[in-house]
Amino acid sequence: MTIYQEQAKVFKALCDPKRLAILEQLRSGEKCACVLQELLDLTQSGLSYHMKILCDSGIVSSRQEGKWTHYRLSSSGREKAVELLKKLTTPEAEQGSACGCRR
Amino acid sequence: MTIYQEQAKVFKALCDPKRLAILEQLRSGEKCACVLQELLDLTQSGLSYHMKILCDSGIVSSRQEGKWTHYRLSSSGREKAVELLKKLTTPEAEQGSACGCRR
DNA sequence: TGCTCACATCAAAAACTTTTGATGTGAGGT
DNA sequence: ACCTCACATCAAAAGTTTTTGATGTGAGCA
Repeated sequence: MTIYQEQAKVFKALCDPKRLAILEQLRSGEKCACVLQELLDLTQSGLSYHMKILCDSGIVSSRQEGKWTHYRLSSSGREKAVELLKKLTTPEAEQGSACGCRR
Repeated sequence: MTIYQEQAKVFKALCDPKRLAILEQLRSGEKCACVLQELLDLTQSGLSYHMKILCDSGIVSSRQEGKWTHYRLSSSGREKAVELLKKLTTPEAEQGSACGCRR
Protein backbone atom coordinates (compact mmCIF):
# COMPACT_ATOMS: atom_id res chain seq x y z
CA MET A 1 0.00 0.00 0.00
CA THR A 2 1.47 3.36 -0.96
CA ILE A 3 1.56 6.29 1.44
CA TYR A 4 -1.10 7.95 -0.72
CA GLN A 5 -3.47 5.00 -0.37
CA GLU A 6 -2.92 5.02 3.39
CA GLN A 7 -3.67 8.74 3.58
CA ALA A 8 -6.69 8.37 1.32
CA LYS A 9 -8.34 5.96 3.79
CA VAL A 10 -9.73 8.57 6.15
CA PHE A 11 -11.13 10.59 3.24
CA LYS A 12 -12.67 7.49 1.70
CA ALA A 13 -14.54 7.05 4.95
CA LEU A 14 -15.96 10.55 4.52
CA CYS A 15 -16.94 10.36 0.88
CA ASP A 16 -20.07 8.26 1.01
CA PRO A 17 -23.46 9.92 1.70
CA LYS A 18 -24.62 7.09 3.95
CA ARG A 19 -21.50 7.36 6.08
CA LEU A 20 -22.02 11.11 6.40
CA ALA A 21 -25.56 10.42 7.56
CA ILE A 22 -24.17 7.98 10.15
CA LEU A 23 -21.69 10.62 11.38
CA GLU A 24 -24.51 13.13 11.72
CA GLN A 25 -26.36 10.71 13.98
CA LEU A 26 -23.25 10.13 16.06
CA ARG A 27 -22.78 13.89 16.58
CA SER A 28 -25.67 13.82 19.00
CA GLY A 29 -24.03 11.06 21.03
CA GLU A 30 -23.10 7.40 21.14
CA LYS A 31 -25.54 5.06 19.37
CA CYS A 32 -25.76 1.32 19.12
CA ALA A 33 -25.80 -0.48 15.78
CA CYS A 34 -29.46 -1.46 15.90
CA VAL A 35 -30.51 2.15 16.54
CA LEU A 36 -28.41 3.45 13.64
CA GLN A 37 -29.81 0.77 11.38
CA GLU A 38 -33.37 1.79 12.18
CA LEU A 39 -32.80 5.56 12.08
CA LEU A 40 -31.05 5.45 8.73
CA ASP A 41 -33.05 2.65 7.15
CA LEU A 42 -30.07 0.49 6.30
CA THR A 43 -29.80 -3.28 6.01
CA GLN A 44 -27.96 -5.05 8.81
CA SER A 45 -25.01 -6.06 6.65
CA GLY A 46 -24.98 -2.67 4.96
CA LEU A 47 -24.63 -0.88 8.28
CA SER A 48 -21.94 -3.32 9.36
CA TYR A 49 -19.99 -2.66 6.14
CA HIS A 50 -20.07 1.11 6.61
CA MET A 51 -19.25 0.95 10.34
CA LYS A 52 -16.16 -1.10 9.57
CA ILE A 53 -14.93 1.58 7.15
CA LEU A 54 -15.64 4.37 9.65
CA CYS A 55 -13.89 2.53 12.50
CA ASP A 56 -10.89 1.55 10.34
CA SER A 57 -10.44 5.20 9.39
CA GLY A 58 -10.18 6.15 13.05
CA ILE A 59 -12.93 8.78 13.08
CA VAL A 60 -15.39 6.47 14.84
CA SER A 61 -14.66 4.14 17.73
CA SER A 62 -16.72 1.31 19.11
CA ARG A 63 -17.44 -0.29 22.44
CA GLN A 64 -19.01 -3.68 23.18
CA GLU A 65 -21.62 -4.03 25.87
CA GLY A 66 -22.82 -7.60 26.04
CA LYS A 67 -24.40 -8.34 22.69
CA TRP A 68 -24.54 -4.70 21.62
CA THR A 69 -21.96 -2.57 19.87
CA HIS A 70 -21.99 1.16 20.58
CA TYR A 71 -20.37 3.63 18.21
CA ARG A 72 -19.18 7.16 18.86
CA LEU A 73 -17.08 9.90 17.24
CA SER A 74 -13.41 9.71 18.19
CA SER A 75 -11.84 13.05 19.03
CA SER A 76 -8.32 11.76 18.41
CA GLY A 77 -9.48 10.46 15.02
CA ARG A 78 -10.93 13.85 14.21
CA GLU A 79 -7.73 15.63 15.20
CA LYS A 80 -5.59 13.31 13.09
CA ALA A 81 -7.89 13.78 10.10
CA VAL A 82 -7.84 17.57 10.43
CA GLU A 83 -4.04 17.60 10.68
CA LEU A 84 -3.71 15.34 7.65
CA LEU A 85 -6.10 17.48 5.62
CA LYS A 86 -4.13 20.61 6.49
CA LYS A 87 -0.82 18.94 5.72
CA LEU A 88 -2.01 17.75 2.31
CA THR A 89 -3.45 21.08 1.23
CA THR A 90 -1.08 23.67 2.71
CA PRO A 91 1.83 24.96 0.62
CA GLU A 92 5.22 23.96 2.02
CA ALA A 93 6.34 27.48 2.89
CA GLU A 94 3.14 28.22 4.79
CA GLN A 95 3.22 25.23 7.12
CA GLY A 96 3.68 25.53 10.85
CA SER A 97 3.12 28.93 12.39
CA ALA A 98 3.57 31.00 9.25
CA CYS A 99 5.40 34.14 10.16
CA GLY A 100 6.53 35.80 6.98
CA CYS A 101 9.78 37.03 8.53
CA ARG A 102 12.95 36.62 6.55
CA ARG A 103 14.55 34.41 9.18
CA MET B 1 -28.11 15.97 -5.18
CA THR B 2 -28.47 15.53 -1.43
CA ILE B 3 -26.58 17.65 1.07
CA TYR B 4 -24.49 14.58 1.91
CA GLN B 5 -23.45 14.11 -1.70
CA GLU B 6 -22.52 17.78 -1.89
CA GLN B 7 -20.42 17.52 1.29
CA ALA B 8 -18.82 14.29 0.11
CA LYS B 9 -17.43 16.05 -2.99
CA VAL B 10 -14.42 17.62 -1.30
CA PHE B 11 -13.49 14.32 0.36
CA LYS B 12 -13.88 12.43 -2.92
CA ALA B 13 -11.30 14.78 -4.35
CA LEU B 14 -8.92 13.68 -1.60
CA CYS B 15 -9.44 9.96 -1.77
CA ASP B 16 -7.55 9.00 -4.88
CA PRO B 17 -3.79 8.32 -4.69
CA LYS B 18 -3.07 10.11 -7.96
CA ARG B 19 -4.88 13.22 -6.76
CA LEU B 20 -2.89 13.17 -3.52
CA ALA B 21 0.29 12.98 -5.59
CA ILE B 22 -0.92 16.01 -7.58
CA LEU B 23 -1.58 17.93 -4.35
CA GLU B 24 1.89 17.10 -3.12
CA GLN B 25 3.36 18.64 -6.27
CA LEU B 26 1.22 21.74 -5.85
CA ARG B 27 2.40 22.22 -2.26
CA SER B 28 5.74 23.43 -3.64
CA GLY B 29 3.99 26.03 -5.78
CA GLU B 30 1.84 26.63 -8.83
CA LYS B 31 2.40 24.21 -11.73
CA CYS B 32 1.07 24.08 -15.24
CA ALA B 33 -0.75 21.04 -16.59
CA CYS B 34 2.04 19.86 -18.85
CA VAL B 35 4.54 19.92 -15.97
CA LEU B 36 2.24 17.92 -13.70
CA GLN B 37 1.59 15.43 -16.46
CA GLU B 38 5.29 14.84 -16.93
CA LEU B 39 6.22 14.77 -13.22
CA LEU B 40 3.50 12.29 -12.35
CA ASP B 41 3.61 10.23 -15.53
CA LEU B 42 -0.08 10.63 -16.32
CA THR B 43 -1.84 10.63 -19.67
CA GLN B 44 -3.11 13.97 -20.90
CA SER B 45 -6.77 13.07 -20.52
CA GLY B 46 -6.10 11.38 -17.21
CA LEU B 47 -4.56 14.51 -15.75
CA SER B 48 -7.40 16.60 -17.11
CA TYR B 49 -9.94 14.28 -15.46
CA HIS B 50 -8.27 14.54 -12.05
CA MET B 51 -7.72 18.30 -12.27
CA LYS B 52 -11.41 18.81 -12.93
CA ILE B 53 -12.30 16.90 -9.77
CA LEU B 54 -9.73 18.84 -7.71
CA CYS B 55 -10.93 22.21 -9.05
CA ASP B 56 -14.63 21.35 -8.63
CA SER B 57 -13.95 20.48 -5.00
CA GLY B 58 -12.53 23.94 -4.39
CA ILE B 59 -9.18 22.84 -3.00
CA VAL B 60 -7.32 23.67 -6.21
CA SER B 61 -7.81 26.72 -8.37
CA SER B 62 -6.64 27.37 -11.91
CA ARG B 63 -5.45 30.27 -13.98
CA GLN B 64 -5.16 30.53 -17.76
CA GLU B 65 -2.10 32.09 -19.32
CA GLY B 66 -2.36 31.96 -23.07
CA LYS B 67 -2.52 28.31 -24.01
CA TRP B 68 -1.37 27.11 -20.59
CA THR B 69 -3.38 26.34 -17.49
CA HIS B 70 -1.68 26.83 -14.14
CA TYR B 71 -2.96 25.09 -11.01
CA ARG B 72 -2.41 25.96 -7.38
CA LEU B 73 -3.73 25.11 -3.92
CA SER B 74 -6.58 27.37 -2.84
CA SER B 75 -6.33 28.61 0.73
CA SER B 76 -10.06 29.39 0.89
CA GLY B 77 -10.77 25.87 -0.39
CA ARG B 78 -8.53 24.43 2.29
CA GLU B 79 -10.23 26.47 5.02
CA LYS B 80 -13.69 25.41 3.87
CA ALA B 81 -12.64 21.77 3.78
CA VAL B 82 -11.14 21.93 7.26
CA GLU B 83 -14.26 23.60 8.65
CA LEU B 84 -16.48 21.02 7.00
CA LEU B 85 -14.40 18.13 8.33
CA LYS B 86 -14.58 19.56 11.85
CA LYS B 87 -18.30 20.16 11.57
CA LEU B 88 -18.99 16.61 10.40
CA THR B 89 -16.92 14.92 13.07
CA THR B 90 -17.45 17.06 16.17
CA PRO B 91 -20.22 16.18 18.64
CA GLU B 92 -22.97 18.80 18.77
CA ALA B 93 -22.30 19.86 22.33
CA GLU B 94 -18.61 20.37 21.70
CA GLN B 95 -18.91 22.71 18.73
CA GLY B 96 -17.82 26.32 18.81
CA SER B 97 -15.57 27.35 21.69
CA ALA B 98 -16.35 24.48 24.02
CA CYS B 99 -16.53 25.81 27.54
CA GLY B 100 -17.94 23.13 29.75
CA CYS B 101 -19.69 25.64 31.99
CA ARG B 102 -23.27 24.95 32.95
CA ARG B 103 -24.54 28.10 31.28
C1' DT C 1 -26.46 -27.91 26.11
C1' DG C 2 -29.23 -25.64 22.99
C1' DC C 3 -31.60 -21.50 21.56
C1' DT C 4 -31.86 -16.64 20.26
C1' DC C 5 -30.23 -12.23 19.35
C1' DA C 6 -26.76 -8.77 17.57
C1' DC C 7 -23.45 -8.29 14.60
C1' DA C 8 -19.60 -9.87 11.12
C1' DT C 9 -18.37 -12.02 6.96
C1' DC C 10 -18.97 -13.80 2.41
C1' DA C 11 -19.92 -14.09 -2.58
C1' DA C 12 -22.43 -12.36 -6.43
C1' DA C 13 -24.72 -8.53 -8.55
C1' DA C 14 -25.34 -3.68 -9.21
C1' DA C 15 -23.56 0.83 -9.17
C1' DC C 16 -19.93 3.83 -9.50
C1' DT C 17 -15.06 5.64 -10.72
C1' DT C 18 -10.99 5.65 -13.35
C1' DT C 19 -8.34 4.73 -17.47
C1' DT C 20 -7.73 4.73 -22.34
C1' DG C 21 -7.61 6.31 -26.93
C1' DA C 22 -10.15 9.22 -30.14
C1' DT C 23 -12.05 13.48 -31.23
C1' DG C 24 -13.42 18.49 -30.05
C1' DT C 25 -12.21 23.37 -28.91
C1' DG C 26 -10.08 27.60 -28.68
C1' DA C 27 -5.62 30.51 -28.22
C1' DG C 28 -1.70 31.98 -30.70
C1' DG C 29 1.50 31.93 -34.37
C1' DT C 30 2.39 32.06 -39.74
C1' DA D 1 -7.34 31.63 -43.25
C1' DC D 2 -4.85 27.86 -41.71
C1' DC D 3 -1.92 25.24 -38.66
C1' DT D 4 -0.30 23.72 -34.22
C1' DC D 5 -0.28 23.27 -29.46
C1' DA D 6 -2.52 22.71 -24.79
C1' DC D 7 -6.18 21.11 -22.78
C1' DA D 8 -11.29 19.38 -22.47
C1' DT D 9 -14.64 16.06 -23.58
C1' DC D 10 -16.38 11.66 -24.99
C1' DA D 11 -17.43 6.66 -25.11
C1' DA D 12 -15.94 2.12 -24.08
C1' DA D 13 -13.23 -0.85 -21.15
C1' DA D 14 -11.14 -1.86 -16.80
C1' DG D 15 -11.16 -1.47 -12.00
C1' DT D 16 -13.31 -0.44 -7.47
C1' DT D 17 -16.97 0.19 -4.16
C1' DT D 18 -21.48 -0.69 -2.51
C1' DT D 19 -25.58 -3.45 -2.04
C1' DT D 20 -27.90 -7.71 -1.30
C1' DG D 21 -29.13 -11.98 0.68
C1' DA D 22 -27.13 -16.04 2.84
C1' DT D 23 -24.37 -17.94 6.24
C1' DG D 24 -20.94 -17.66 10.33
C1' DT D 25 -19.79 -16.35 15.19
C1' DG D 26 -19.98 -15.51 19.86
C1' DA D 27 -22.61 -13.49 24.05
C1' DG D 28 -26.22 -14.40 27.08
C1' DC D 29 -30.16 -16.73 28.67
C1' DA D 30 -33.36 -21.08 29.51
